[in-house]
Amino acid sequence: MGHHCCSKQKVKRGLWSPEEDEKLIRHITTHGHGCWSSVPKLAGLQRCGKSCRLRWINYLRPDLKRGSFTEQEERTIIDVHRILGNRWAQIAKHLPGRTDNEVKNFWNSCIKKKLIAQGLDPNTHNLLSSSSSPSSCPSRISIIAKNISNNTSCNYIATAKSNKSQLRETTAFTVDTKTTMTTTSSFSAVAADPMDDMKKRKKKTVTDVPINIIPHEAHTNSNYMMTSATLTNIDQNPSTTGNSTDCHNYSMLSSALQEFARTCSRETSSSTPMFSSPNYNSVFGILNIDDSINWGSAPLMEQQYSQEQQPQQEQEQQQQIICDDDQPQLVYKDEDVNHHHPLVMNYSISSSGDQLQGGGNINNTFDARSSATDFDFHDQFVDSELMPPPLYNCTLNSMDDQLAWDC
DNA sequence: AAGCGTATCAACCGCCAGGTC
DNA sequence: GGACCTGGCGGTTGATACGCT
Repeated sequence: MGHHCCSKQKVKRGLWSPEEDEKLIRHITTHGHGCWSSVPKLAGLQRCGKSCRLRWINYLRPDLKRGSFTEQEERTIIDVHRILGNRWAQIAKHLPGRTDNEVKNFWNSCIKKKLIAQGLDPNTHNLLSSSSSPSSCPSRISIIAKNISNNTSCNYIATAKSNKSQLRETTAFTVDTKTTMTTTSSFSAVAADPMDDMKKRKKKTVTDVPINIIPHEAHTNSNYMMTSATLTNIDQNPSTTGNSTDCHNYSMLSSALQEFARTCSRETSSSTPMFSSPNYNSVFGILNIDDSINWGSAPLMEQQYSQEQQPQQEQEQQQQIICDDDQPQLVYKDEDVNHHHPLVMNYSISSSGDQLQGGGNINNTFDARSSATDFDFHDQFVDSELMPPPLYNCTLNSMDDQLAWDC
């Protein structure tokens, strides 16, 4: 039985001969493919249009990369799969020269087995033991760091912590705000909770000082929920507003995240260039949402600077902080329009401000299925207005630049 | 060398969404 | 609004290659 598009034709099936390839290449390079259903007739092939399209896309296209997948590509597939699931076409977009079919085959034949051998569930990327009974072992996703690095990309660090196993899985990814492509960094680890570890290692110097992230704008309608927030140190007068307080809080959060980054670096060996770089200051941290009631908290170093004591670099950071109503905001569609999984949320980022020039909306999808089982996106994912501009120009517009924000 | 099991991957199948009439 | 067409996608199949005994 052929496709309905060519069921009336006598079509050849099976492997393509070199002669057929030659005909198809000659036709497309001279005329373009146009309407695929007309290609077989015009190219003199007894194939259906769908078959021609597939052959061209998966095999004959001149920009295809041949050969085995590199380790970097493999890491990318795993990282993006953790976020997107089996969306092979989307994953393939992160691998120039690779097709969705190729990625899918590589996943099924190779990566899947590797993950299983490592004790990881290839569907959820969780430990097999901890994902066996999802209903009794909930976990949460936290966006712990976000950096709108320029007009075109937005970097995130996300962790998912299993309530039962106390393991925290950390990954980093970037959303290209123009193409909506998501790029994961090479950093990926399943390790003991670095927060806990940090406390153990720095027992005498680390104290948990809660930072309230107060939602000061929460607008909902039938389709959207908009959230933004202001950071306030709980030990300070919550009514204190203005840049100095916000900057101070930012400074403390930044310190905490730097320590977190150092801890991650220690935890996950030398294969984590992201946190081993001296420039990780470019990763600005705002969020650590572990408690939906408190809207978030961040462990802080004992070393907290007063405004006057801060090193010059940090003062410079603060001076760049913009507290502007036009800051980009995450806009969550309060609807689950994705049929793949109930935990898949579509969201968009919109802005009329400077950081996303031209305003407008960009759409993307965050897939919580990889690790969260009772994840409530609206409760857990809170954006802050206090996102400073980057100190370093971290662009992530191509895979070659993938590690740009690692360095 | 033959037989068998496994891995790989090109190709197909069926479904879906969007566009057109 | 519904039928039809087309392109795109993910899941699956089956032919071939490969490795082991």
